[in-house]
Amino acid sequence: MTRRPRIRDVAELAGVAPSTVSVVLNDTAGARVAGSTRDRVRAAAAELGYVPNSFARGLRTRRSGTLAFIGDVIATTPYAGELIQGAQEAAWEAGYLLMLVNTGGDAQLEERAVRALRRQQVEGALYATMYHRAVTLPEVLDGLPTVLLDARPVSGTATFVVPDEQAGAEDAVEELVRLGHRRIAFVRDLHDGPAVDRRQRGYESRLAAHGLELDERLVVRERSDSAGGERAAAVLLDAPDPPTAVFTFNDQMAIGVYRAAAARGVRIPQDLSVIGFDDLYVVSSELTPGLTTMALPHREMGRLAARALIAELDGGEPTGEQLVPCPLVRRGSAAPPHP
Amino acid sequence: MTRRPRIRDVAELAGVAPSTVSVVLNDTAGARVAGSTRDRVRAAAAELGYVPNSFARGLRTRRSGTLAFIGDVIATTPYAGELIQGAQEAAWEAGYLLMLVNTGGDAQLEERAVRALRRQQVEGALYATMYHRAVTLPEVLDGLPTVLLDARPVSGTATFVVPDEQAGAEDAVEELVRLGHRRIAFVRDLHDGPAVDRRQRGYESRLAAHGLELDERLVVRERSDSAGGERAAAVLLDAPDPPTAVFTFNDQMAIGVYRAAAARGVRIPQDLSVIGFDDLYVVSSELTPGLTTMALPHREMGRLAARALIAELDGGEPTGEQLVPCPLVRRGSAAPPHP
DNA sequence: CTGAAAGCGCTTACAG
DNA sequence: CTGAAAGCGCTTACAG
Repeated sequence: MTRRPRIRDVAELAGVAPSTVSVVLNDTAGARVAGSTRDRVRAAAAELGYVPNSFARGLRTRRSGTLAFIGDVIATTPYAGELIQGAQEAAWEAGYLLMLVNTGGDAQLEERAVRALRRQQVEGALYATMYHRAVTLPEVLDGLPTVLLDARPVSGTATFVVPDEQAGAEDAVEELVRLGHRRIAFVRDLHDGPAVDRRQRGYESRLAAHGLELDERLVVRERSDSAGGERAAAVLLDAPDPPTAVFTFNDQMAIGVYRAAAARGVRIPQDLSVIGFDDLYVVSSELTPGLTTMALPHREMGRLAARALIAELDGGEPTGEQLVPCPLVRRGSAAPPHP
Repeated sequence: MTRRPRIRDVAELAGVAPSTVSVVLNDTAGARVAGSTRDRVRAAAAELGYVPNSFARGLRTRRSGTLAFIGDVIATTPYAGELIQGAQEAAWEAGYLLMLVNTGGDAQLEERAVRALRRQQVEGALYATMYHRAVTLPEVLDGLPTVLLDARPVSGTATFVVPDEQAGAEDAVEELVRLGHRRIAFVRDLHDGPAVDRRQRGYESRLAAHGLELDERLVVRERSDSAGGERAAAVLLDAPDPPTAVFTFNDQMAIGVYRAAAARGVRIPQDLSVIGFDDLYVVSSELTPGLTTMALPHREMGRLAARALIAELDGGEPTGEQLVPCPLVRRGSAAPPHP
């Protein structure tokens, strides 16, 4: 393997000094180089297949052109890929490359990883969690511009990008009310958390906005998987005054609602409307009927977070909470109730 | 923001020369430094929170400690995250960091991305596609050690890591035969391809191994989505001599088989056994009954590819095709046929 | 309009 | 056992 050409090789071939090559190839502002010289330099660079060495350049300029993506669990959910892809795309568009690290939620590993990333001179970091929750940034990140992704800081003024859970829930309820529903249930997770709290707030506020009374019996807490959704739906459907529509905390719970409905001969959407949350890959589209749901905009969140980080690197101030809308995806599980 | 400490700062604090600091911190082999000196150096480094600059180091050593992960479509499938995560983990274990780039299958963008990665001095590349297919490596990659991931090279001797499709299919058929099935259908994709070809070969060879005749009517070609699976199953179930078991090309087709069976009052697994392929996130576990399927070992593939690449960087020869086993995940859709 | 020189922060033979 | 010096490949004031 022959050695890669250096700037000096290009300079010699073009018959100029290395500094001139640098100025030409970087289009350095304010530098005056004759057009003919520029052409010769560019031709020489192309001929040699010259690729500048970012290390040498970074050593002088103190810029690496790289950003860190630090995730607690990169895979395990189909969302992670979208988050990463969105961030990568926006980084690329701004001329940055992404360095990826997965900490598995291990604090020790995380510290070593951040150290390694800082050695590599990353200019900033995206700190991502795989579902919306509150986190404390590790100390090693101090002094490195950082934007949180799908996570909110326990304290501090850092920029963080999260789904607009409340507006999403409001839109789901709005859709159901618009279709004519008045008894709308909310099937939610057992535990509190940033996502479920805001979704419930959206559910309640939208009901109130329409002058609909909040019936506590229509809010059921269960485990946020399909079995939990099935149990919750069973309670609701077997009650004396069942709801005509169910809004679920996530799509997996909606799967359970489908099962409970099928077991009782309750048809979706004729007898019961269902709206989920997340737009879980394949699942929501493969249910019969397709599940109407609020999409979690992971790709868009990744893009926004990278852009916000780059804006800070360019001298901008942290912008605090950045809410990303969750679009309604209509598929067929929500329809007008029986007359 | 105060400047990061340099090696000179550590040297001054410890009262030694920078070269001594380097030798101590890198545990340079064959260097003799007094224990007390070592302790002083380490203490000074810790006190200052010294993190060596990889650029300066890389400029001298010509090693960056980074690997490229080049993907055609990073997200869009839940598998991508697993592939990336596996690669990242194995890279990390060997002291490498991963730089990520998504080309969206755009050749021009790919070329620019590879150039950017080479500028960043990546030592090698993982070239990943999001499903098993044959690819031609772009020219810009010439001279950079590269391992293909979930892809096979159209030509050349590069190392590539792919699922053992044929063995997976054989194991699926083996499981069905073991349960007592004799009429086993294969529902496959319309088009040929590395994955489907090998799965069919496995299906046929395993039947033959058990002395079972291949009935062409039991091999149905359809679009590889749930609607296609449903149509294929309809044909099979409505035939005069329907199969007692169906092996599908992927899990989405299996969803369709479930639907066709339900529509006909055919119970799974009592009346019909089904085995899928892929172990698609959530889908396979959320079907009722849970889908027995062959898992695509993406995480493991990512790990293997990164390890193979690192082995080449360490002077090893390319190893050609690396097959990764697809484990059988038993969930409940395969059972003995009616007596 | 172009070139010579210094320096970014390390590592590595080499001297002593 | 430890230090001085050169050099990795760039960029950037500065001279001319």
